[in-house]
Amino acid sequence: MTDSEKPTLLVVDGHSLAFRAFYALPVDNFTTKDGQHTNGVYGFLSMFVNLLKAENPSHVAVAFDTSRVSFRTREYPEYKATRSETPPEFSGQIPLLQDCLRAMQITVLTKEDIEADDILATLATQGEEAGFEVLVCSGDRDTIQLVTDDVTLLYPNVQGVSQLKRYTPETVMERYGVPPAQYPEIAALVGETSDNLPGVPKVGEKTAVKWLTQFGSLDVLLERADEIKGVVGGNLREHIEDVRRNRALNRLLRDVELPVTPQDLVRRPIDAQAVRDIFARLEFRALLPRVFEASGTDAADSASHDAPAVSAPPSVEADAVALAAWIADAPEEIAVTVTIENGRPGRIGLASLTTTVEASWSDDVQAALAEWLTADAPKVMHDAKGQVKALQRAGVRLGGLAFDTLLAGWLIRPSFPDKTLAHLVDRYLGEKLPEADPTQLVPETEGATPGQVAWFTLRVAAALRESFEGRVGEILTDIELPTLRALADMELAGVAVSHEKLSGFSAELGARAERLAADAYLAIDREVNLGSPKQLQEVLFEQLQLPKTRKTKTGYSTDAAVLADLQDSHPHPFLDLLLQHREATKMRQIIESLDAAIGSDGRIHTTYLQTGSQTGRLSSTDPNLQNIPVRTEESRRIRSAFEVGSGYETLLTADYSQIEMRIMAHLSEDPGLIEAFNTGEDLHRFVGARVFGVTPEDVTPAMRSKVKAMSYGLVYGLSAFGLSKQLRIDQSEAKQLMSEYFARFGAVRDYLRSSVEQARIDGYTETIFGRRRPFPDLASPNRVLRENAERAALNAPIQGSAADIMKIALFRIHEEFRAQGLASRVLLQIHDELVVEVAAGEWDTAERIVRERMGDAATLTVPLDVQIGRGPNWEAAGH
DNA sequence: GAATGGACGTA
DNA sequence: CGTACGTCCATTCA
Repeated sequence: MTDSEKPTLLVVDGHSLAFRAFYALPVDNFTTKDGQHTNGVYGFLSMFVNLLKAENPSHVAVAFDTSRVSFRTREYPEYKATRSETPPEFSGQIPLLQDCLRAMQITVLTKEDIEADDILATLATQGEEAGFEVLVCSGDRDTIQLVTDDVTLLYPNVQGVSQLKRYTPETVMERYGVPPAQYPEIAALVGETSDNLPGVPKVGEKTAVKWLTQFGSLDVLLERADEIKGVVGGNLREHIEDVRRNRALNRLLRDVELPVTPQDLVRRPIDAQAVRDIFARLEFRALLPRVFEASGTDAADSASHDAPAVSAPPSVEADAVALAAWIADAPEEIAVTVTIENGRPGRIGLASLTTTVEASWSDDVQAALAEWLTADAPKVMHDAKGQVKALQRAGVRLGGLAFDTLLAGWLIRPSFPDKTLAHLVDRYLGEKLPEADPTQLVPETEGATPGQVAWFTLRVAAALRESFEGRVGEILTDIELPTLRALADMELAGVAVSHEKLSGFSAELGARAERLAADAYLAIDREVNLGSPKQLQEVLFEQLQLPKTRKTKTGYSTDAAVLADLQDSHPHPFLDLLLQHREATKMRQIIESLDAAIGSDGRIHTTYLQTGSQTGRLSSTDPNLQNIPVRTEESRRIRSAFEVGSGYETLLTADYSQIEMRIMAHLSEDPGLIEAFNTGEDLHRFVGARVFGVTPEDVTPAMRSKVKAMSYGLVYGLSAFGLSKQLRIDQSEAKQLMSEYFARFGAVRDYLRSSVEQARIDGYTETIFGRRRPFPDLASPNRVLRENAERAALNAPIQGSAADIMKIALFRIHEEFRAQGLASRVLLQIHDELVVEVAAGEWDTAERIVRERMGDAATLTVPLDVQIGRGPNWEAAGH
């Protein structure tokens, strides 16, 4: 057998190499935007893929220490005792590295009480016996003892881990003058400072080698120690026990019991999706293709790991009659998939657990299915909203929506960005949804047909139901599914927007922006791109020599807050012109994109992403109608372009006032806060009076705005620092304000503290209605990560409960409008506000329904206050 | 052309 | 060193 035919086993000490990478790579360049450090993970993986590529091993394993203690520290407590504490920035990276390796389908080995190098030694020994060519990669010199004709050590150079030196018996001999097996004897004599193992004083490598050559072995040397002359001889005799101990400790275990044999470590194809997921999380980009290349996987290949090939029932093409017959025979619950072509149904697939049918949409098919589709007969779908809309356009109003796998998957894991059915099939069934390769004109692999998609959907739904915990299933049934129906109708309805108003305003703003730009150029004697942060930095910090501001990843910030600060400390006409220019161009952009979004019906149809947030809120895209400007006088002109549509009489806006603070009062049961809401007094005036110890009438605007900022800040986990910055007051004054506040409203602080504590214990937060959000980072050793999680965990139950309440109000209003046969309809939801289009003669009824359903959406210890406005356009109807 | 970061609009 | 989003632009990278 030639060497090239011999299988190659690569075993790596993950801990020691990642640790070297940790110190070799600057942490600044390897931190995710969340604050997770990744330098150790990156450095290790970079070295590791180079190794895979260069050596192309057939079998691989990576071993890790489980902790700082092992059988060695038990036998000799001083062992490694002088090592400084492992930095938490490093230890936090180990689980991430292990996740990466598992995604790459690399076996990760750890064993309680055993060091990684012992695992390496065991595998090397077993591998050698089994006829492997073994490569050991470790940063610990003790592994030199493993080197034989069949075992090569790859040892990192002093700097970092990019260069590995190969140790064979020859190179060890050359470098140390003894065969590899004897290296530990040198080490025992010399000692190892980093392990806190003193050797014989004044004895270095040279002397050790000389003695060993002379006596043949350590044992003989120690027996005949009295033959050594001089001071070193005395030292040796004095430290003979140290040497024996060193030798005992640096002997690696070759018989550790492991759950695998070398043969089990055969390389498997990487789990491409898992690698993509975790690399995305760690923000590794350049590394991705390298990993794919080193593992012989095409990066474009979306193939998941070797999931069992579960074949869906064959797709059965049916006609209208056959479809009707299939439904008549089908079990109670059926999954439905409607493909959408130009907003209308293309094909429809139906599935039970055992059979599927499908057909292209036609009048006949519609006639055959309409009654069943409309009825309450339960249906399971994935991402139903778009399909509901398509059916609606065809004139079929879907009924009986019983489960949506998209919503369910999101409720279980609201943080996960990949919400495709394929991902759910992988995660919950461990199977692979057949997908046509989108990069190929003539795909080699057939995608799943609508009937098969429905079949997978049905099975995923069953698995998701099993995964529901707590009241999450009720959130789906009682809140999300009814909300979906309302959203579909809102999107279909759209909102009328006046192109004339928008275009006039846009031209005005364009001209203004040009003037401001020209003035700005004059102020600095040159023309720059005012939209380029890079060029602005040049102007501000080099040309104008203004003091450097808050650091960003690429330089120094030029955002509005920073510019306002600069204007205070170093007034310059350019600063104000720049701010005004930004505002004018921003407004114009918004107007332009709104204008472009007006459809042929004169209305804008946004899309609500029901799974678009981690808290339970909706988000809105194409265009986003939840961030239409409102704060400045100017920007309100944009809102005036949102008008009541033809056939309708007026717009109605309804918003919850201070809903988050009311939820805070409810959850904290703070008597002061509850009283504030029950007296009907202006909240901030009431709180201000308590905090500053004056009567409500004597609360000045300055006092009111301070407690207002404080109250809102509470909901977000604001610090004294943040409060002082926002209010532009001293930190000491902010601190004082906070302590006065909490002295009067102590239950609020107690609640906030205990809710984060509870989340740390449970691993998730919960809204009043039982919506959950996991927070694994509350246990993170990384302070930035942990504190970010703490603030988010503080906010999630409050923001999430508000979202729940608004959803309940929304779908109930929607349902009641329909039940009462009103033409009036809800158009928009902006978190705590609804915009309703009211038909002639329906104002009183509509207003009552909106007020009542928003008011009684939840029963809290404080009332839910609803403000209602009326007008021909959004601006006029607002307040 | 795709991906990223900065800036900024809303609740 | 304040939560939750989406969009635009300039810039960088492949």
